[in-house]
Amino acid sequence: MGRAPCCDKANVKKGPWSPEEDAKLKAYIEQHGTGGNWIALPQKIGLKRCGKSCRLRWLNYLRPNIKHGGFSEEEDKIICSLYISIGSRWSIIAAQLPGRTDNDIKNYWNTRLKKKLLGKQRKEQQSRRGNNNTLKQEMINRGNNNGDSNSSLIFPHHSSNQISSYWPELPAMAAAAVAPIAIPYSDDHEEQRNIIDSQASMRRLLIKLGGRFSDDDHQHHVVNDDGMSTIIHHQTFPNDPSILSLSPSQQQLYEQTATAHLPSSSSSSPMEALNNNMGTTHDHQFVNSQYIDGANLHMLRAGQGIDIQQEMGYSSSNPQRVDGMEFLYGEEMVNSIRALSSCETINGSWATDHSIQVCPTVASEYGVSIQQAGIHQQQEYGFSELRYPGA
DNA sequence: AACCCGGCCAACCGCGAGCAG
DNA sequence: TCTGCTCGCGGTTGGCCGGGT
Repeated sequence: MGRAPCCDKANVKKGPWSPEEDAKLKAYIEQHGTGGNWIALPQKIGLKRCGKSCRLRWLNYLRPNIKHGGFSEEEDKIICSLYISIGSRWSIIAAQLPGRTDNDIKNYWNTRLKKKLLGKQRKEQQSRRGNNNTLKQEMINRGNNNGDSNSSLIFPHHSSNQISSYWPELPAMAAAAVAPIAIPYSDDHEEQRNIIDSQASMRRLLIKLGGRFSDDDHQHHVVNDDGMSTIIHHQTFPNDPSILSLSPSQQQLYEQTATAHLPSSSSSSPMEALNNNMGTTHDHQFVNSQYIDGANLHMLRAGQGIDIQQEMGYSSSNPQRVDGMEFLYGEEMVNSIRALSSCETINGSWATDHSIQVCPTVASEYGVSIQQAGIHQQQEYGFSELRYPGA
């Protein structure tokens, strides 16, 4: 059984408001206020309108200091930034933009901003694909022509000033929120994790907008508080923490921050808070499906490393991982790496001076966990401190 | 001039949360 | 604790308008 209607639908007028209706409503509210009861209001002033309709008309159109249209660049930035952080919570976004209504922002987003972003994203992706082909050919040529095969495997370091062209030309503030900052490997793990989190945020945004990535259907691993690994299949990277299989404490944190008011600087979004929480616990709780290293956690999905490498300005990429110093080929190149670097690989994994990388697919094939493989490698390569749970 | 199509936006609808009795 | 009511929110609809054919 459905809910009782809020008003007598047969006797209420629908459709556009006339100037006379507007004047009546405005005059009454300016003089008496809403009286705390929108449903009763239309009867009081002799309007044949539903109370909800009156409320909407007042809030979205008649209320003083309402701005319509003409969104500034700065407002674009704020909308983008907040949408990335909290999604389609228009009322919260509107609260950060004086004079704007949630309805206005929602319409603006759906009709213009979204298309603006998606159009640029697709364009950039096409251009990136073109570049990839060139780079692949370059790699093949180097491998064939260069006597020093080592140089064909270890690629040049990217410039620390290089910003990827993959990202849409977002306004400055949104770009600051989502675009990668290309920096070399840093001992500041917090910084590096934030960069990758930002990239994931942008990815989620573009998926929300209807974009797809080649790895959208891959699975996602999370190791929970109890140390049990969870494999989650999903098409899009969810904002919902329950889908991410977070621990109860993490879910609680998420709920708290998700319902809290955002400060005007919006520096603390639910996802950011969640990521910060991960940052304090990642050594013990989380391992992701793509790669882990000896000191840091990267919440990536299968294949995402390629995007990140390109976004970070690498001249080429591999399917497995990236770090700030060098990048390594994927599974099909493991044997070559082994031979060239004289380092043994374990279950498709290998080590650099800075970190351990593990290929989860191969680890799985050999029947060991990512953690086990990582621990094994750290031991083998003489790491002074073992960084994984159970070590 | 007529028609079609897509963009835009005001308004509607249904649902969940919160509150009072 | 339950019920009924209002409010507020986000998704959707439908009409208007301008540009293209």
